[in-house]
Amino acid sequence: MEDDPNFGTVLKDYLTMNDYEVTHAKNGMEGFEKFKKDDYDLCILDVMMPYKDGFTLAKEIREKNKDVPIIFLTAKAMKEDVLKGYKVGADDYLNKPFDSEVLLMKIKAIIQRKATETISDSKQFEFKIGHFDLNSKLRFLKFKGGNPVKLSPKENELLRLLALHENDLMPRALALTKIWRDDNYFTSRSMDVYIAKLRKYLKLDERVEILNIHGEGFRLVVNQ
Amino acid sequence: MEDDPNFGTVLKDYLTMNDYEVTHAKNGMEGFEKFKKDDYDLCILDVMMPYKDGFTLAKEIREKNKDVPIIFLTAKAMKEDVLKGYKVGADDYLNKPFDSEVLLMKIKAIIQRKATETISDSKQFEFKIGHFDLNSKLRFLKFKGGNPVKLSPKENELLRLLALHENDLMPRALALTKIWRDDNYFTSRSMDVYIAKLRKYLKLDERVEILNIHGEGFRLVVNQ
DNA sequence: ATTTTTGTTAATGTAAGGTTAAATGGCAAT
DNA sequence: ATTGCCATTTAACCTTACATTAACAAAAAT
Repeated sequence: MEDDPNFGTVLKDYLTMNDYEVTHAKNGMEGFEKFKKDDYDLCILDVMMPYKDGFTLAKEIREKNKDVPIIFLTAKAMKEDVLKGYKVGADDYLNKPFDSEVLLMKIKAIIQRKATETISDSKQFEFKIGHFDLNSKLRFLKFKGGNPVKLSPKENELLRLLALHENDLMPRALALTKIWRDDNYFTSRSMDVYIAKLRKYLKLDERVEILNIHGEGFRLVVNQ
Repeated sequence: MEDDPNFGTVLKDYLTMNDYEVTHAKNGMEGFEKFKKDDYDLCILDVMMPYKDGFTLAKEIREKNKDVPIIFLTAKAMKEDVLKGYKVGADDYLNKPFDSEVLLMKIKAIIQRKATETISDSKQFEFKIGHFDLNSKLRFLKFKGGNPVKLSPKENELLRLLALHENDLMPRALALTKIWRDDNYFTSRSMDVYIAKLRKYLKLDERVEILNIHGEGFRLVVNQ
């Protein structure tokens, strides 16, 4: 997507040669249509485009997807343009003419970062809770690097759910449906029993507590 | 939706001129049918309507949707009507004849409030009241960053409603219908008990008080 | 003056949550 | 098959939380 009608084609060929799958749009309008239709790992926009300038397009893309990396391409090395670009959610900036090697490197870095972010779902399974480390995949809870306590499946899932909502409300019904797959009087009592067990484990760090919000659910809070 | 067959058309044109998208119903029946079919940001009802009066319509609308703002329009400035309006869940009241500028302002304010509410969830649940912080989602009240006091569901909802009307009148009937979903002698007494409880909590900040407006409701004021 | 509304405290009944122990039931080792 | 172990559920009992109602005092309206 750019002004010089040849440059885009050249860039596309160059990237394709380097094993990227590229979709080329001739202008901002077309770019947005294509963006809506498919999933892309990266967008490269030219600031100067017919029909719809790069900033506007970037803004629209950001509205649809707040994560996709955006690189701006421009002939102008003007500072206010760079700022404006970052403001609408650009990830990087490149001046035309530019070293094709540099572009390749940047693309690689961005896609790499994206990949590692999504791979390390570790975020979903490893939590710091005050001085505790919870490893939810291996089901253990460690205090200050001391020796880990094994957690039962239910203990583990419940603590994980609480940690996912740290400092916020974890509604009773959410835990019951997610962990017990049924919400009735007995599962509810069972859950209370597990809350008691977790509180016992967590006593080692007096900053950490599980608070009850009557009729609503529980709240894992870490003070200070 | 109104009695004077011309007035509705005039109002519709006026609002349309001011860039609002308006659907006009000739009576209460038609109004309810249209309400069920589409989503509206705001309802303006005339108390006097053929076939189905404004109060009945408001009640039906409230059953379907407890959030949509309702403004009553009436020639009568009678107090019992105003009260009845709040009882069935109105958000505001306007006497005919009225200043069209005032109506526009109110509409703008209501829609604005709605918009910001849906954008930032936190705004719906977090209030500053003098030196207090009310977190209405987690049901606690904190004084000057001290340790939070837990609020019961009723305490919480009542204080939240007062905060939403800060410095303004919160009509008795509004609280009773929104929180107690019933307006009778006993719920009214119950509410008074909760007002007393809230006053006790709020004593910590002498600038904050809940005033009674005899026969009307309460007013949460923050002095200075 | 008297009726209505509001302020406040205490009493009551019910529901929800905290905690411990016993019962259940699956599973693996014997 | 029997045993013992473990995670989980159920039971039991107790405490806390919550909302309502009653009762009486004070304030405001009529």
